[in-house]
Amino acid sequence: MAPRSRSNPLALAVLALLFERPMHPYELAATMRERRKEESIKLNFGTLYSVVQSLEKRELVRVKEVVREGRRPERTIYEITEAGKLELQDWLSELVSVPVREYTGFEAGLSLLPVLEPGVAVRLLEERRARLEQGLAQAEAAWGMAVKDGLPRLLMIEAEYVVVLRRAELEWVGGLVEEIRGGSLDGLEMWREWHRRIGDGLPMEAGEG
Amino acid sequence: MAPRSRSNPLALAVLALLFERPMHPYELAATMRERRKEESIKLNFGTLYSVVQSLEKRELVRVKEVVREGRRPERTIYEITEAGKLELQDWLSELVSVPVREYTGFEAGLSLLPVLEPGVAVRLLEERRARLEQGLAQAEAAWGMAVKDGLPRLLMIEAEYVVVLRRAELEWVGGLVEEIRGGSLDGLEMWREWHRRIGDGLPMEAGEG
DNA sequence: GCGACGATACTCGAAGCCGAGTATTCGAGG
DNA sequence: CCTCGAATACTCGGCTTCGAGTATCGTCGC
Repeated sequence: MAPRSRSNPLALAVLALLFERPMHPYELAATMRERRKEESIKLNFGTLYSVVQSLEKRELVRVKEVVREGRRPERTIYEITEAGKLELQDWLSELVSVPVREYTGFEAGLSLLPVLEPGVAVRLLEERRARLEQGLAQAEAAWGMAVKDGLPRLLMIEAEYVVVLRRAELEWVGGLVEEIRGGSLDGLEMWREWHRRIGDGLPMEAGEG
Repeated sequence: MAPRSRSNPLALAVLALLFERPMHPYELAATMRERRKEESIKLNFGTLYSVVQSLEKRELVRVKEVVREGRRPERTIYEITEAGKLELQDWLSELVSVPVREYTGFEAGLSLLPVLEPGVAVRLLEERRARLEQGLAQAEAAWGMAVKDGLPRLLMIEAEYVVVLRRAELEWVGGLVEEIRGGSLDGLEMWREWHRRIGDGLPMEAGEG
């Protein structure tokens, strides 16, 4: 199998758009922006061109024509191939049906939380809580606007998903803060003890087992 | 600022481990495995070595000594610098306190969901629901085992977070399936109509606005 | 009629990341 | 004693991604 061939969802978005009609790369980017797809699929111009090239090499898209208006740069218009249509359906099906563990920055942070002093950690978690609340309020306002504009829910379903996850995170972070503050988190005393030792200039010892 | 310097949390894990004591790269990887950090921070050997090198170039770590036992390959032992300790605290603080929008595969899939036929989409979402349920059961079993083994919650906090998010996702996906099945999802009729047209060989038209 | 500005349409070098490969040692089993 | 697999410790080529740069065209005010 081609290496990392399904690693970048931007390629999937390209296939999906070319499934509608042939376009040139810049138009792909512009269309993604219009439809707010850049909010759920990372878009970077430099990457877009190499992604399209790689799709071409794999014969999932092909050049339809190269046109030039006036003395502007050439526009290379691509179209999807039959193999591309199959890949589109197959890849999209996989993304929807198979949950994969993805790595987030916050999860990484949590897994190293003991490195921070407990007091510092609580303060930072509270900051996060506040920012999440703020972000949710904004997201909900934007969502309300879109509904009023008559945008059907089907076309904003990904935004809804993100909001649901964010809300779950907000509640969990709130609970965690309470538990540390209240002293009921299992392992808290050990945590404080490590940092007392670090404060005394002693080396930190591994805390597993 | 150094380019992309805070893009890979693996570098943060390296700093955190070297904060405890000096190690050589292979040992860093082995320790991450032992402590189950590879579940929350992506670990790849090839990447590890270049990440350590990049930290060295930025003077956040430095070579402590190069030793060789018997005729094995040399082991280069690194230690953290003062600048490295500062970077560790600062970066970790940022990860904990600032929520950032990260892109997941499922979100990308959802945002392109209309490309699939409604019937197919429901089937795939149900598959996901089932897999999420299964994964959650496994995760909870593993969690129970760890608790019995006396591992304090503080050291599994990241796993708890993941489980909470997964459960929220499970419920939401379940609800979405119901809504499509029950026909109450706003935009469903339009969705069916598009696919009727595609079936008739007509070009798909943009569905925004 | 000219100068600033944003949109159009890509290009390119540097850096990052992946994953398979290399070479050695150790211990267990037959 | 010999082999086989797991563990040790890294190396390397090639693809991917980033982000800033280039160059032209339309247009709007002044």
